[in-house]
Amino acid sequence: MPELPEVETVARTLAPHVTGSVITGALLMRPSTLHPLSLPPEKLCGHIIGSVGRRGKLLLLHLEKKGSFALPESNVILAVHLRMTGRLSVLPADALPEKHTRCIFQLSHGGTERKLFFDDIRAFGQIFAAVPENMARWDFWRTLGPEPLEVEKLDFCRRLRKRGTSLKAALLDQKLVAGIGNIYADELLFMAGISPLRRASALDVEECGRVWRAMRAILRKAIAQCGSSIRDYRDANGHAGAFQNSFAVYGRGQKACVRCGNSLEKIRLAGRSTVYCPVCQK
DNA sequence: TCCTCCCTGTTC
DNA sequence: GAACAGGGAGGA
Repeated sequence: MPELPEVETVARTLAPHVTGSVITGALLMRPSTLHPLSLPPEKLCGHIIGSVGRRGKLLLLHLEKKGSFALPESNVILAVHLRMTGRLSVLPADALPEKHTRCIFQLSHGGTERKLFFDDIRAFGQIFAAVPENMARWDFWRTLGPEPLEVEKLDFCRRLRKRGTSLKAALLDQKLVAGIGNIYADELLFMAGISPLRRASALDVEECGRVWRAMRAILRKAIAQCGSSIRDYRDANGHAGAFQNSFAVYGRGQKACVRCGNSLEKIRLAGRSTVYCPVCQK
């Protein structure tokens, strides 16, 4: 379940291992891992990994190919969606694929050969590569909302109040803002003191502001703690995050509210398990 | 706008 | 051997 803080942590921990490396080979173990509109992985050979970034829950490798006498320069964006159980790691050149390995890139840097592994138990993860001007062919990319840590309060409030859905469903929709998943939606709504069941369009300006502030506070705190590790999530060095120790509501159904002591409610909302405090969140 | 499905491992 | 975890696509 990597969400924004986890993907940010993966990007930061992966960058020092791969930046400056040349992709010298690519092996796709499971065809469905590659988006049908993506460039095939072998087309990425010869590209240098210039930088590692993130957009919403997408990990981005910015690839560059220097122009030669006959060929122009070409940049490519390689986007990886880890979904629930995707994991990236850089391993020695002799590492072999395992049961859940979906894609392997061979890397070369200053005479050192290594491999970038994309493993994914549940096989929901996806890879999409394209030149920047073709990224918009990918609907998910084109419709992605603004970054939650960059969106202005007024813009966020305007977008949120257009939604006729529950607040929880609105926050999970990547078109509203990009990067929030089930964990951080529940946590930020608890901090904001607003019920996940409320119609987004029924929030007043002050309440929208509380959601906006809580969203920023929770995401920043989670990034500072390198994300949350419930089961599978690890950063690019195999390390777990620590924010799971700070959960106020996620995974705490029927337990006592940390603020008022009453029992937390666990319901199903927007197709997801949802935990909230009926007393503190109105 | 909401529900089901995809996928696999873990837990009950 | 069923329930559950869940992001996003696609259909009702």
